[in-house]
Amino acid sequence: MNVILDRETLAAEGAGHKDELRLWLRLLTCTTMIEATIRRRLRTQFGVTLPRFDLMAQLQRAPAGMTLGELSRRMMVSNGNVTGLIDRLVVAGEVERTPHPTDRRTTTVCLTPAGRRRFATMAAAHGEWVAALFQDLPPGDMPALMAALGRVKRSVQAA
Amino acid sequence: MNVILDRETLAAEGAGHKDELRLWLRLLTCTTMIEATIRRRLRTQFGVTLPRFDLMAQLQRAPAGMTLGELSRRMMVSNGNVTGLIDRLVVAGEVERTPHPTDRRTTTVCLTPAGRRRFATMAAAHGEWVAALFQDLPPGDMPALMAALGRVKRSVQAA
DNA sequence: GGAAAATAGTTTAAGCTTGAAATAGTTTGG
DNA sequence: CCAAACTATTTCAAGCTTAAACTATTTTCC
Repeated sequence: MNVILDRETLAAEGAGHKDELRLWLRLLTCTTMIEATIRRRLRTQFGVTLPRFDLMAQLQRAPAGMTLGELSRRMMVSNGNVTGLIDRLVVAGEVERTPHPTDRRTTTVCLTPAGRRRFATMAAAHGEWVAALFQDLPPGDMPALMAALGRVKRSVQAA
Repeated sequence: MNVILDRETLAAEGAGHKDELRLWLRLLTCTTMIEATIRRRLRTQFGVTLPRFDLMAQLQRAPAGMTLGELSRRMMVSNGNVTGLIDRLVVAGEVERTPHPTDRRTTTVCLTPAGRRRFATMAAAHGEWVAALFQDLPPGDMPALMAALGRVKRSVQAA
């Protein structure tokens, strides 16, 4: 049974890329698990969704604000997605839109003072959670992983 | 300016977890980039969404079929999500529901012959794509990455 | 100057996703 | 036996996400 299944799988997947597929699936599993944990805690402890937190994190690093297009590029999501997220965050009082002084196509968004305060609280907890998730990782693994993932990133970008 | 920002960021994030956060963000970036590529190609070349492909991949490895609950656990998504995906895949003729012989709460789903054929074609291409995305990764990196990500996985599960 | 190309953002329809509540069926312990 | 606890799935409302089409504005370049 297993032999037959393995043969089928092998044939279906092209027979030569098992290691790459396994690596990709493991990468995906790690990310999914961490993401689920953070999403759940952001919701239960702060009543905020992960996309909103991610967007606020981008804005927090840009005190002068950022255009929607720049947000979309940095968050690697579509334009329309950012429009909707900002709409909801404006309603929630976390961010505000400012028209660009010279380019009338452009809007800049930045955190409101309340949004900035709220984000600071969440970010502190978030940092603790992430550190805790990695706490059983041998210390030597971190730099090696960073470097190897850097090479993965470049390989993907090249392809 | 940068000095001030760095101090703020440090304070906001709890000052001690920079490396863990960076590792997490890099992991997320790699996953997002690969996922976006695969999603786009599945759509343009096969007219299928990534969640549907993922679900079919699970079923392909279970020739006797699988319950919705098992699908939900393996795919790490909610029950309701699986219900909806299966509904759409049934309409598309890719999978079929079978009532469980003894337990009337349970439904088993499996690929139709057409779904199985279609998945085989897509899986072959998918394997090539993934291998190509990793092709610039030094060969020695793969086993080390697999192992390190395995330790990440265990660390996250422990937390 | 002005047409064409490029850029910024919004809108739309379809599908995905979640968490919680609801429905239905099975198992368990008294 | 049978009520309580548990399990499997569905439904629902809200929000997220995408790709594509659209509007408005700015830039390019002839």
